[in-house]
Amino acid sequence: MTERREIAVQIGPISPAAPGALYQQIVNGFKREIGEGRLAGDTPLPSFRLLAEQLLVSIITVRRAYEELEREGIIYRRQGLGTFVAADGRERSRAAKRGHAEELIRLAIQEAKEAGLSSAEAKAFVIRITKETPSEE
Amino acid sequence: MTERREIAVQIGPISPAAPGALYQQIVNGFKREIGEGRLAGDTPLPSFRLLAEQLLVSIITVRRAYEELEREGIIYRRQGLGTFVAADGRERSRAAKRGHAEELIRLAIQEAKEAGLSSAEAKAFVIRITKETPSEE
DNA sequence: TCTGGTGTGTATATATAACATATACAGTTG
DNA sequence: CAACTGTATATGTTATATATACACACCAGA
Repeated sequence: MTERREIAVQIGPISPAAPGALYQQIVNGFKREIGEGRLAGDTPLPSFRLLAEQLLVSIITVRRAYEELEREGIIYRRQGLGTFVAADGRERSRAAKRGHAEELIRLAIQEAKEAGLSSAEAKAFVIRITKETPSEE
Repeated sequence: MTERREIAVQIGPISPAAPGALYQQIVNGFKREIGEGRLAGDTPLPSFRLLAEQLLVSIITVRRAYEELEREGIIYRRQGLGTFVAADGRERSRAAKRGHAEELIRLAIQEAKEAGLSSAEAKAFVIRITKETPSEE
């Protein structure tokens, strides 16, 4: 009865050369796909073996990534059945991304201060760089 | 003849619990001290043993931190003599901090986009959070 | 002057922990 | 029972941190 449609998840590129652990890159990729709305609630994720094969990574690495995503309530796993996007997965992914973005901003302000700028100058620096940043794609 | 004044470098807190490797925390601490102008050019840094004792860290960890700082041209080492702040150490530290801050801002914008925001919305988000951030200390 | 002590940085071999892996096991469904 | 799914255990690899022994620079005292 369960219509198991094949999903072509675009996670990559996953690379040992890229910053962050492999499993973390996978976690981040799924948060992006789910947060941007391309994977709705209860959508089945690729199986461990399929995704491992696609990403040229071991099953354990995929497992670890899924564990992390489940810990954050973004997906859920059912033995013998598969892994699925949680009902509120999108909201949780977006909240995680927003929270991470805020943390990065705080760090950026801190770094600007440690470059010798005053508090006001540091914030002005962040705002200027933000405005100057080209809008990719 | 060489007046070796004792310098009380405030690097800490260095902790295994804090994010980043111990040597990286030390590197960051010196970049901050030098970038904010508290350590001028040719100022002698603490010896490996003294700093290792103060920070409750091994000599090798201090050595690795100093190696990284030398690689970036912020300090220089002289066997048998000691380690010193480079003449243009402040500029290099500040440049490194500014560059890092810019990278963090780019990442923050990217994260905001992946939370489901448009490019313009993501930038507005970053600017809003920046303005709302309290100016600590 | 020269020599040795005490400071500096340097080098090698060794633990520890996070990360990634291969292989075998267990639950679900038709 | 066959073919999927997720699960668990033992193992290898790498970055990080360590202890110990070595080499160079200065300077006080013979």
